[in-house]
Amino acid sequence: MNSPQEYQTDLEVILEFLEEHYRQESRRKAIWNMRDLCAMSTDEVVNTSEEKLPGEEHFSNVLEQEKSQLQFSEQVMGSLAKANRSDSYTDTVVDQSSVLHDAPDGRVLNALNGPERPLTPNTTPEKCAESLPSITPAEKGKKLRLFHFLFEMLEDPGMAHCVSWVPASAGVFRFSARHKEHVAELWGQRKGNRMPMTYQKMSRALRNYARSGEIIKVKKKLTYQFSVVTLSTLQNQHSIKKASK
DNA sequence: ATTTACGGGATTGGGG
DNA sequence: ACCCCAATCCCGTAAA
Repeated sequence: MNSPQEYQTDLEVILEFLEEHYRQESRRKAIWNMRDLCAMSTDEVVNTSEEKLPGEEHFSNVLEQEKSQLQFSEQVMGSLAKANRSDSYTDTVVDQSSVLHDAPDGRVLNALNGPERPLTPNTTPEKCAESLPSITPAEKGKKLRLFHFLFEMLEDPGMAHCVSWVPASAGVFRFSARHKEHVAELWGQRKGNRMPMTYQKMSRALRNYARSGEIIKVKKKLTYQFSVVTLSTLQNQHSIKKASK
């Protein structure tokens, strides 16, 4: 399945995606900011006063987020390479040991830092794709799973005020205390549930991922973490999907 | 003391 | 019939 050739092309595809992604991020920022402004006028002040835990990560600063996403992408690249090399990379088998673990002090270890690799500084951004990538849910047949949905949300800058990646921690994401319920609602709608989904129930489903190790809970409030394998798979699907558009 | 998040057992239900 | 995954319910605990 993962012959060296395929692996190579996969990587190339991903590289392309990452470059494209970065470009699109810049482009989307405009839209994003607009939405933020809307939210501020109707809802409440977003991204400024929200959950500013003293000394803790400040939630979604636009620039920082963008930076961290790129950083994060690089890390994923590294882990992807590792995962492929060790051939432990399938979309069903989950290796519990590949889950990133928390350090005793509660900070998340960044196990992906090992293969530090700059993101192809040789490639120049010139062939910019024009369409914004809307991630389509379950691709052909496969049932949409909760973590797919969450990943989708996380990749959507417009949702950054509800869920977002935790800067500088690969695969770690965090719900907004204010808007976590909104994510749940969307999830419920997506599934076509009769009863409205709540964060309480969604997080229960999320906790079930601990068994398989697909997502684990980190000790910080409202934050969870994808396993390396899950993340790689998602990123991979994501990029392939985009590349084929 | 109160509220909010977390954890998880148990059960149900849809879908493969 | 069986399993997987998610939804629900619900109760206890931890933490802020």
